[in-house]
Amino acid sequence: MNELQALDAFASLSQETRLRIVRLLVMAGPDGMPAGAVGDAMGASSSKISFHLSHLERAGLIQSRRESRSIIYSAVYPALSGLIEFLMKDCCQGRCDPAVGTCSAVCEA
Amino acid sequence: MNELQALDAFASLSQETRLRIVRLLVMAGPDGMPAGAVGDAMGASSSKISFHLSHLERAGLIQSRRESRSIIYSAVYPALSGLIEFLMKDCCQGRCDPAVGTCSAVCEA
DNA sequence: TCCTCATTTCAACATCTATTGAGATATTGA
DNA sequence: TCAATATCTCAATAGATGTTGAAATGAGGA
Repeated sequence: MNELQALDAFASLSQETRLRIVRLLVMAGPDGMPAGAVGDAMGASSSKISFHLSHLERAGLIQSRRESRSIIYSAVYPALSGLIEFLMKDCCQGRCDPAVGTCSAVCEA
Repeated sequence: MNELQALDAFASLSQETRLRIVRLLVMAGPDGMPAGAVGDAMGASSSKISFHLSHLERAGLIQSRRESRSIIYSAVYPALSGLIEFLMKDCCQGRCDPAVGTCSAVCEA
């Protein structure tokens, strides 16, 4: 995960429909669900859903596979968890020692 | 952390200067650093930095305190780590059992 | 009080982003 | 091959966002 990837990922997650799509796919699990079902769940037009699914896939947060007529989308879990890892990298310049309580909650997590 | 807070937070992190500011403050540790020092590190004008610092503070990702003439900004670590928690909530509809390997890496983390 | 330093506010402008509806593409079964 | 289903692409429009420079605020020291 580099800065550009992180920026793309955060931009993707900063849009209401896309954030909901990601949460839906996270809940759906590794099997994912077809684009149409995502659209139904969101109550959005096909072009709108397609736009946002493409956006999320370009950012690497979700992936797709074709299964007969449908295209199945699913969450890319490591990409999601990698975001916080990127944010927290080099936390406190390494001076952080959880045992001594020199740093905040996140360093301890 | 609700949906609106998450959207604000992700929008804040989707901008290059702001993402760098957050990473800088994460590295700086709980003591934080003055707005001017952040500006110097970014090589950006004071109004630009002030705009982005306000944006981040509104989103709850950083906090500020006055210390004599300077305003010291620091990262709000729980807000950052809370983001992924929000994303991963209800992962796999609870069907996920890490012990049996029915889910992906993130559920196991 | 006056001056300086540190930071914020404001308005104008340019740029980026999301939505819409129509049409194109790809897959399957009759 | 034809028709139906599922999804994607495209161009136009409207709205949101970032940058700039100048001016305003607020705190501390002479």
